[in-house]
Amino acid sequence: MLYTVGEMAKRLGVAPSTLRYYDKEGLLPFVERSSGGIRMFKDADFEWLQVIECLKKTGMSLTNIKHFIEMSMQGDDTIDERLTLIIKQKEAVKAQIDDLSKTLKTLEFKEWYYKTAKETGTTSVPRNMTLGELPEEYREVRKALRGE
Amino acid sequence: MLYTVGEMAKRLGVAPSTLRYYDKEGLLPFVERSSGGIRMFKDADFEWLQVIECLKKTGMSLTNIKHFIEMSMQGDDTIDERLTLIIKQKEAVKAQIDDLSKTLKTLEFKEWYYKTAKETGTTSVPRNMTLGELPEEYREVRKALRGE
DNA sequence: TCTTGACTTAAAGTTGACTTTAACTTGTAT
DNA sequence: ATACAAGTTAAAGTCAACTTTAAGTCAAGA
Repeated sequence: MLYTVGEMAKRLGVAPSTLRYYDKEGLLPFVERSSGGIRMFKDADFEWLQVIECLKKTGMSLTNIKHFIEMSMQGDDTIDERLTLIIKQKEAVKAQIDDLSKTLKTLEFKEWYYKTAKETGTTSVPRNMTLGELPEEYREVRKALRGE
Repeated sequence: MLYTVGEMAKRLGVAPSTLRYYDKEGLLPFVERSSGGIRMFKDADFEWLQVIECLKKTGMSLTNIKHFIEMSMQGDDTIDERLTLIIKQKEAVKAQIDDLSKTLKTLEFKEWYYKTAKETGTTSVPRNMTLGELPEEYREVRKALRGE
């Protein structure tokens, strides 16, 4: 099965211009062309594009993704480097999840804060509560917010 | 306790120019000035800046953060809107965590893939395995990557 | 053959969030 | 009184990752 840039873009849910841009930047060295110069994406290319998508979601730059693709094109000599890179990105994603979990805790505190404000009619009620009056789960969050 | 822009920036771990930029964009209407025009940050302002940081981490744009700050300056009439916004951001962060968890699963598959390639000396071994030969936990991930 | 929609490239434009620069002012320490 | 680090502004510059534009080419259907 072969796809034009528009068809592959639709399958991936991205704009055709994005795929052309990636190609121009050297991220798609595996894509072949028709005799007339039109890009012909194979099914295997879809998998490459999914890997690119995955690495993008880890926060990796296109430049570094390009390096990974280049390594992959090199063949089996680069397996070790690729493994190392994947493990590094895995750790990076774990760190991002931890970070977002902290952000989530802060938002849960703020939700409680505004729910309490709503019930009492004013933010001064939750704002002026002592630490002891706060639900225990929000104490550390408030201390951090206030720099204590 | 009062802080200059440089002192507050250091406390937050950001560049002074960032705080000046936020101020210029209207995100810091609460910051007061000395008679000579120098910004004097209060301890309460540190808390505002932490809230701005938190909202930034949720992926909210500075424009929308500005709206939230403006609502907060409005006073108790906007409690309900602020609560709604916080809940929306909470859901957004949960979705981001779910997304990253999927990305993590894909990276774990890739880690297994390259470890297997390393052991056998070639990526063709993990690549050509049938679904049944794969560890069960990676089957769905590989199907998704290949678009099956 | 002709039309038409989708393809091609190079180059310029966009966006958001800063950072840097230049020219000038403030405030503290000697 | 003077020096000097750190403050001020407006305006321009930077960066990554696209998107848009313009001018032209390809390929499938009537």
